[in-house]
Amino acid sequence: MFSIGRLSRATGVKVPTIRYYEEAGLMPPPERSAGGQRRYARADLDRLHFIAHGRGLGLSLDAIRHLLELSDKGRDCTDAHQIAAQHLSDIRARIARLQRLETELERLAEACDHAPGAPCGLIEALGDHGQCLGEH
Amino acid sequence: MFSIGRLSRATGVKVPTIRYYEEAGLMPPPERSAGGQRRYARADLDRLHFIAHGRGLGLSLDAIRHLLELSDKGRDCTDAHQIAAQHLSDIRARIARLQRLETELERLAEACDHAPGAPCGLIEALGDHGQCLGEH
DNA sequence: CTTGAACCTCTAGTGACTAGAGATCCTATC
DNA sequence: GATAGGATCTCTAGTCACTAGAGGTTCAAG
Repeated sequence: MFSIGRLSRATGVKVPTIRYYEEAGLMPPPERSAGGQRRYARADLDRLHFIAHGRGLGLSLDAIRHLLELSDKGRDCTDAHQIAAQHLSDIRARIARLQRLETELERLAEACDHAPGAPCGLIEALGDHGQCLGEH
Repeated sequence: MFSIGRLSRATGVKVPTIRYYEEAGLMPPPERSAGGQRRYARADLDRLHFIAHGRGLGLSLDAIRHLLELSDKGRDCTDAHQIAAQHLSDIRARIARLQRLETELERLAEACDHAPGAPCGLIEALGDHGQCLGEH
């Protein structure tokens, strides 16, 4: 039986965040001490590790909730793989978009020659999307 | 003089978003018609283009606000370049992180052999961060 | 038994919008 | 001039995943 603080230290998840996960239905309401404080069991630790790991991978709480359900009632893991595949393609799309932005920003920054008194090429370019090569 | 709807169509920024930008201090309060509707001038169109472009590049409203101030009172563009440089390094860090997540997720998905009845390797791996190679 | 760290609940704030209710305005047509 | 209906107005509340703070209670060590 851990207190919420011990659980927090064991998982690296902050105390208010654990309470938030409970309210959000990801963590089950734990037992309470005589005075009303939360008391967690081993299974809660594992569950919170699972959540923390998923969050670390960038999964939404919704996706994690879904995965937890699948985990709870075992069996078919097609859905789990679909969630992972969906997330993977999200990640790839985000990488591609960020790389386009990177290129564009580099170009904008170079458009300015820093001449004293002259208008800033970077700011000018921001005002005129027509100068851009790609979309964003 | 455009209505908010025309401004919206001209820039691709949705009507409620324009009002939000006004409230957030990015767009100045425009003139009003006799009946109290917003009426925009050419300068507003340019300003909104600037904002939309910055947002498209992933800049925060705060960064854009700052750039607008610099643009308003011209002169030195060191600050503008610093904002851009900061954003660029943010973008690069995010790309690097997403690439680590991509690798890790691919690995997790492959850890499962989909054997019917067997526990899902993907879900197991999510429960045990110790199996991971990198950090996330 | 006392101290003080840890815990409790509740509310509100973050960023950048989005959605909806209910009322008013503007413009084109008759 | 009347009317229809699309556009606009303000205001509130919701999104996501937390974070911060107030004000009060409980627990564990000494």
